[in-house]
Amino acid sequence: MFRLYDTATSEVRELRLRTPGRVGIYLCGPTVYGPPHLGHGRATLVYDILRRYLTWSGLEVTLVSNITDIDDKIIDRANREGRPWQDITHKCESVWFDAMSRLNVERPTLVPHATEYVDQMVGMIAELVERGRAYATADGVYLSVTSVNDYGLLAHQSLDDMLSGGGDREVFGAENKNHPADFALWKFSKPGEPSWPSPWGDGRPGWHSECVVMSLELLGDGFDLHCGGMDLKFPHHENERAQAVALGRDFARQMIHNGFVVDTEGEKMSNSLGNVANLLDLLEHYDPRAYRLVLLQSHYRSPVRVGQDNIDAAVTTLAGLDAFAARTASVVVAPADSDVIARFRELMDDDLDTPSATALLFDTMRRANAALDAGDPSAPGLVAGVREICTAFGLEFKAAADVPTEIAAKATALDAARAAKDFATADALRAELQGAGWIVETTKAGTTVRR
RNA sequence: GGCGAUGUGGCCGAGUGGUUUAGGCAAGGGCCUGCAAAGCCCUCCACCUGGGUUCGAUUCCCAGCAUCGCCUCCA
Repeated sequence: MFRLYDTATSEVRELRLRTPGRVGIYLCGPTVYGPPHLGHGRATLVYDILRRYLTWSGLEVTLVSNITDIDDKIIDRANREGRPWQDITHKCESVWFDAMSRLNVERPTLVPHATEYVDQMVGMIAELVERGRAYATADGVYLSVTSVNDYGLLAHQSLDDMLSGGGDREVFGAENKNHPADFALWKFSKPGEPSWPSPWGDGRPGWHSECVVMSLELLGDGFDLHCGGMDLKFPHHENERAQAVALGRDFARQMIHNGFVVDTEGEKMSNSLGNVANLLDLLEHYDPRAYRLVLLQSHYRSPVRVGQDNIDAAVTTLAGLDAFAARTASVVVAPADSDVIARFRELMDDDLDTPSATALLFDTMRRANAALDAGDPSAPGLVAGVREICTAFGLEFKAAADVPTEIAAKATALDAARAAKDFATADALRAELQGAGWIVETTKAGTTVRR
């Protein structure tokens, strides 16, 4: 029984699938107007791990993740830089998927673009207007939040409480709205801005109607799971849900949210604060697997601090994993230890307890090493257990690099020198290999080198 | 003002009403090794503060302190 925390009810509960054996997941994808930051990386990694685990456990997973390629921020940037907005969206999308592939994040099953669904969005908005749930003003079309009786379900706050205090931010379209919390479904365009025709006037989509239209169309009503970052819980996801509810349709059966990435001072990292911690920098300077490992070692709902220290620690840990992979490359394929697998499932099924599952991974690795040292017959099963867990995690071993013949020859020479007890030559050869960037490991079976 | 999260050993980071420890990194000791590397074993026994419940609380309750987030366009 697979259980996940449900944002709406604030409890961990069973994910009841619409169709047994199949799971449809919608992940709120990026708005393509800038380079991906660490928060984007966390969300995609968390849900990549979720997806891989569900797939590994035998479910047929359909993951839909959108690209929002029309948005005010895209227009702002296009104006600021004096270039076509498509230039920005195309470039950013390619940077995005390039970064994701470096993170070893599998491409979603479907990647719909907002601009491909504008007609459907207009259709949906028309229906909302028809049903009396939305209305046009001088600057756009708005959804009437008071017509959605459980508005605030995800925010865990009533409409009145939301409005009661705080919020010195500007309220969009305040002067024309029936209720201050009503939100834009359609925004009329100013001259020169990208626009699409609509019955109310040329304009562009407002509050993420694309997610509603695309999730319901591609996954169907009452799809299994909707996910995204904590910061999208309200108002983004609240508003998506409100649109579906106002349409009289079933939205996601369950909605989950991953925690923030915080900086060294413990503050949230995001674009709006201006302290963008670029994911591309991280990928450039560190083994991309390190970020995945750091996230695996903390729970997906907890805030995670990404700093030099824990990334460095993860890199060191990965070295151990790679050493294990190299050591066990020739271990015969065997069925994975059933206790390890059972325990792994138990942990992962409990709201994706990757920290405990990661502890299990290291424990299994240690036991496998000990079994190999002792020549114990349990070794192959434990090794297979490690491999299984890593597969479900999307954690890859560094592939053994092809060893050039002259390097292999030096390793052979090193062994010959050792056999002849010519340790000066052996040490010199080892230093030479290490100087060239090779990791040299000498065992009873001989010397192996790898990158 | 409303809602919510977090506070753990040298560092990161889980978890639990008590008995034997999360795990990773770092440090120290040992085994293995010609010496290393890799690996294995051992050590380092923490839980913001003040109350309360309890035979017993880091874990539950209350209060406080601190840090952080959301409350209209940020994953």
